[in-house]
Amino acid sequence: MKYHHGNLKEELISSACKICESSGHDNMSLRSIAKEASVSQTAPYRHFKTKECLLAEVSKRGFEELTERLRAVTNKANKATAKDRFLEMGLAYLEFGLEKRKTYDLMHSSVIDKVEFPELLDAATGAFEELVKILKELFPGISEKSLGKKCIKFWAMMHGLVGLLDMKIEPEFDTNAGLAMSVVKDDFRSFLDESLDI
Amino acid sequence: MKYHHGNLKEELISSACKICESSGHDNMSLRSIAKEASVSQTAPYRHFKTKECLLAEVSKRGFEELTERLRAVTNKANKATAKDRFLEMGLAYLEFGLEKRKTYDLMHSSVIDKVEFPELLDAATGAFEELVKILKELFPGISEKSLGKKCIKFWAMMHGLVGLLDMKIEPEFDTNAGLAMSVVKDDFRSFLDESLDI
DNA sequence: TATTAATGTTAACAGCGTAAACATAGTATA
DNA sequence: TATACTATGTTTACGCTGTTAACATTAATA
Repeated sequence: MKYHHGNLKEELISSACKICESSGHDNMSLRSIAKEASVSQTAPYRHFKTKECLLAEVSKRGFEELTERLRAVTNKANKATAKDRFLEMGLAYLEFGLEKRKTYDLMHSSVIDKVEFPELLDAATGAFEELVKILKELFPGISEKSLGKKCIKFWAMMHGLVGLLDMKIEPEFDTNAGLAMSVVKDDFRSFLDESLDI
Repeated sequence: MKYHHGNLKEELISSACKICESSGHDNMSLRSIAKEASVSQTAPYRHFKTKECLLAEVSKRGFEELTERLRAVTNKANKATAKDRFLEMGLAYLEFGLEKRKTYDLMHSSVIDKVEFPELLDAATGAFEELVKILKELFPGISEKSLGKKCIKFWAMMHGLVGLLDMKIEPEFDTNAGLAMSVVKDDFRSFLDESLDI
């Protein structure tokens, strides 16, 4: 049992990621993270100025993973049409959001001040740019302005969907023809497809 | 100075609403709420079982205000076309989200378990139904299924927009023709208008 | 090898949510 | 009206939290 850990910073981050996804960032204490890494309660302070700094790192990892997932879709250029890849990207985003729900929450929560952590905005922008790429391909010759609008719309729709699918807000429809959210869930591909003309 | 307050529950809620909007729900302690209401630190426990219950009430008030704002638009039936009212509703939603940013955060945050507070879902659904109403008007004879999809799309877009406008995620465009977000902000009406065909 | 910097621990602080015990005021019942 | 009861307030206390300060150990440097 050596006194110095050797790779504590990295282990703290991965412990934090683990606890965040299992318990949610609300129920994640610095002490529990330290315990998970088998280290004293104040050891994290040698590597992170505050708890927020550690959380910011967790959030950043989240954005990086999201970017990777989207990039994996973008890079399949020779294997699928642009439209197919676009649909897959939507699916990938939704999957990430629902699969890593609690991390996704942290990524978009207000506990981390985005002004204080500009690297978070960079990481988020990385993911955004994958969408830009594919929409550019899908609408060749599109103006920058139109492209911008399309990006925002899709991104917002995805982001909103993750939240709404989780909240389960359902309008009261007259018939029981099917609840709106389940429609989206069951046939997300055609849902997205129909939205292409935005 | 009388021992019994008389209307403490209501005052606690409004104090909480005030503090929430000024400091954010992250920095809102039960003790600070009690202090704001000039009452002992544990007095809230005579009216709310836990802090979460009080927060749920704040969140509910938020949804109610949002619903009111949207309903105000819906009810202008004789004064504007359905399309105009639709555009106004989008604007009203966005305005609420950005104006009461921190309350909006609480309303969509994970600190309040929506399963434990079904009245929150009811309140949220109330707002949702204003959108349903207006889209039904805008697309007479539309099938329930299509209506459901349209609702989800617009709601998600609005919700996503609030988050993104606040986060200021910006894609890197080739030219400086204008950043996507500012485009949306500056000309939200036409932005929404173009989205009508979703 | 001696000094210093990096990285760990222990102890202590105030603030937090919450529960228990107690105090007071208003209401119902005899 | 006197008495019991209930609702609503306070005080005190507990364990958990983020954070700081003081100290211990190891690694790096001169």
